[in-house]
Amino acid sequence: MQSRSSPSTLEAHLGYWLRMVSNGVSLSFARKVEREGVTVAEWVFLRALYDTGAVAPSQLADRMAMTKGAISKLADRLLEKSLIERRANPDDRRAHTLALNREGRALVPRLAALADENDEEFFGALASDERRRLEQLLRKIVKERELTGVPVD
Amino acid sequence: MQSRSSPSTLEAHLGYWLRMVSNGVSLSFARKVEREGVTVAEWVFLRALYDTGAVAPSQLADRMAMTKGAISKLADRLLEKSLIERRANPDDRRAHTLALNREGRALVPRLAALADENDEEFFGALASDERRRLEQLLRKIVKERELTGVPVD
DNA sequence: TATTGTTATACTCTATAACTATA
DNA sequence: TATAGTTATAGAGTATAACAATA
Repeated sequence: MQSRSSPSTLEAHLGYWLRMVSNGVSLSFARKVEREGVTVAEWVFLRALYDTGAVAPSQLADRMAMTKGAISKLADRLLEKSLIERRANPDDRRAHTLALNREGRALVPRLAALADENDEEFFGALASDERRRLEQLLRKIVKERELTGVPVD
Repeated sequence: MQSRSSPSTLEAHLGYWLRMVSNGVSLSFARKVEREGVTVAEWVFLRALYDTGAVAPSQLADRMAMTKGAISKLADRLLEKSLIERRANPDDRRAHTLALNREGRALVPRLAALADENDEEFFGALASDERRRLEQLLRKIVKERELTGVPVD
């Protein structure tokens, strides 16, 4: 009679450790940006708009690997918070564009500083060659697995 | 007149790459366990019960770093799916215990196999010394930052 | 007919707090 | 009063699909 092996533990998986650290980093960052009145998803959205300038929701959806519906909902919240503007396109009246307003543009550098601070808090424990190594390993997986889109959660 | 520096990009942060890979791993795993009718959070819950045997919800809440309410809700879903049992404690009638039933116990090894498979898909791209290095770096951050609890999302 | 974007619906995860039963 | 657990509520994120307007 053969003995059965135990099912592998949670800790046996690299994915487990990855999720543990990633959740810690994201939760800590979420608390920081909350002080500026936004969520992590909103930070990603605002940072994207900062680079693109006025852009169609559908393009943002592609860029952020989100559905149009999700973009709409995020845009609604940021409009309510008066951080972005939604404009009609006179050439194609189906099309809209989204863009940062003055307040939104002023907020992005403050949020970026919080992101810098958060990264330093978590990865400051690593030596600079360790940080490079970690980034290299993560980028390798992103490349191999063709991971795409901006992670927001 | 001094030029202002641009706000740091998303990609400039290790947290960004971590979240990108972690989300990819978790999403892929979520799709796998969905075929067995459970979510990632439910897998974590079931795997914990497999080790503990019958256990109080409050103990599980501690162990999984979740609130009692969250545990209750998860337990409700797993009861509906007939994977666990909820029993009253005759000594203290406030107290309950949760335990896997036969079906739940049979499911855990199948889910563990999916976790193995998923880990292999993502980290198989790395050489074994790279995998060890990645785990070591992640564990170092967990230790330094005293990250705790089982990540479920 | 196809496309753009919004809206409706639904589900998971999370947290807080009110509540019930018991001690 | 304190504790164990459940339930209610709410918000964020996600996805699907129905929908209106326009092309």
